[in-house]
Amino acid sequence: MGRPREFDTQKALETAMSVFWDQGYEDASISELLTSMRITKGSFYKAFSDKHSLYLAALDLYAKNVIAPTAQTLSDPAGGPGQERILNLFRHVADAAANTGDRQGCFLCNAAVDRAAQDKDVEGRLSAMFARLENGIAAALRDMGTAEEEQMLRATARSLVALYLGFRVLGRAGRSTDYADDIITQVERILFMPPVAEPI
Amino acid sequence: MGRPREFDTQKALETAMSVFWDQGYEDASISELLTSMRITKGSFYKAFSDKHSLYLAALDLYAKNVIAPTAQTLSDPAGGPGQERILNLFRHVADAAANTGDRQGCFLCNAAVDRAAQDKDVEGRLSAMFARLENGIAAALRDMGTAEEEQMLRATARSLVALYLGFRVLGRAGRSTDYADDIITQVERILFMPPVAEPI
DNA sequence: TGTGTTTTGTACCAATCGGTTCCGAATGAT
DNA sequence: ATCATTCGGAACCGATTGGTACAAAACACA
Repeated sequence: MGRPREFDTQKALETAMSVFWDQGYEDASISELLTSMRITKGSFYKAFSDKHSLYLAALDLYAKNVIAPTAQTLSDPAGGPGQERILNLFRHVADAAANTGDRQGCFLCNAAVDRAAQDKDVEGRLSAMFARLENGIAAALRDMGTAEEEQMLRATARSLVALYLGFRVLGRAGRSTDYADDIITQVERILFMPPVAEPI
Repeated sequence: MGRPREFDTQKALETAMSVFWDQGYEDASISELLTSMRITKGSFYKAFSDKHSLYLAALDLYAKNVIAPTAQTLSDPAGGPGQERILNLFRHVADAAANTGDRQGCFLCNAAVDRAAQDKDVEGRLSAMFARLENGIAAALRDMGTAEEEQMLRATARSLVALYLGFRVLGRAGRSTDYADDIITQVERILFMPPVAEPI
């Protein structure tokens, strides 16, 4: 069956994901990827076809290793009350910001800005990830049992997704430590908000 | 005093801004910029020094032509009640989404993801723009006269900035039409929220 | 009509881009 | 041990990257 591969494909892909995550698609050159992945061109093109395929594979890995577990944690009642599960999502970012500065941001968010508008393959994968996050948050909201109508619950879930993305954008810009407390306060307000006070 | 310039520097810069806005920094090549700006290399390097300087100039132009007026509109009581001014910010994006799809997103947001982490010059300019938006929203909130403490008002303003950025990220990913109604609903809830219901 | 100054367009540059080709090395199956 | 197969690494590819050099062109002023 021929010579066996000398490197760990999965590890190499994880490294590639990290490089794309840091630098974006265009900014991450093949030679830079090769250096980080510790392989040479022959191995690279044999194992990953080309740069674009590698990027899509990195997105799929992110969906599997980051988004899916996050959505799972949000949906799982074992993680505490719905409010806590959602708050933990934001607290997790706040902690990352406090420790590392969160300059890497969120790969989903970075890819959306970087490639989604120019690449349908990317766009499709990102839409799926947004939906998974939204569904996870919606599940957590539902578990709060505040008897909201499904439609309002959906609106809240989607807004929390947007708020989360904005938080990560600010992190990328180096401002998440400044914003962390205020955003978490706001998430608390949203979560513990009374059922709807209609204006005017 | 020598041969006069044959092109409008300001118009050319506006075009360059649009290209950077669409494509990001790395993806916008010099030759693509030259074609759009309708000038040749000689003129380009004479007038704008180099690509990096042009990008910073484009950011400054965005701050002047987009961010400053937006912040002004948010701050100006002539624009109606504070709530309406803030809602109009989001409605404006929703309209753009409905009409064009908003695939361009927001240059401030795109630049944050694209360059802020790797370029201190960019980071500084973006921070200033975030602050201007935040201050504009804070002014509008203050005008609502709901007698919130300044600290809570600041938290709300910052969260609305984050929500706005997330909205634009979703636009870039082609999902703002789906999210628009829900996000605007959420903004209304935030704005008309009773003063703070403390949990537990 | 010079003369000096600036802009413009083109030719050119080294460096890098993503990608292919090809061969020796290394392996598992027979 | 042989053989088919695969891998690893380097040489090489044309295209494109951002940027420079320079001469012709176009103006203001004398």
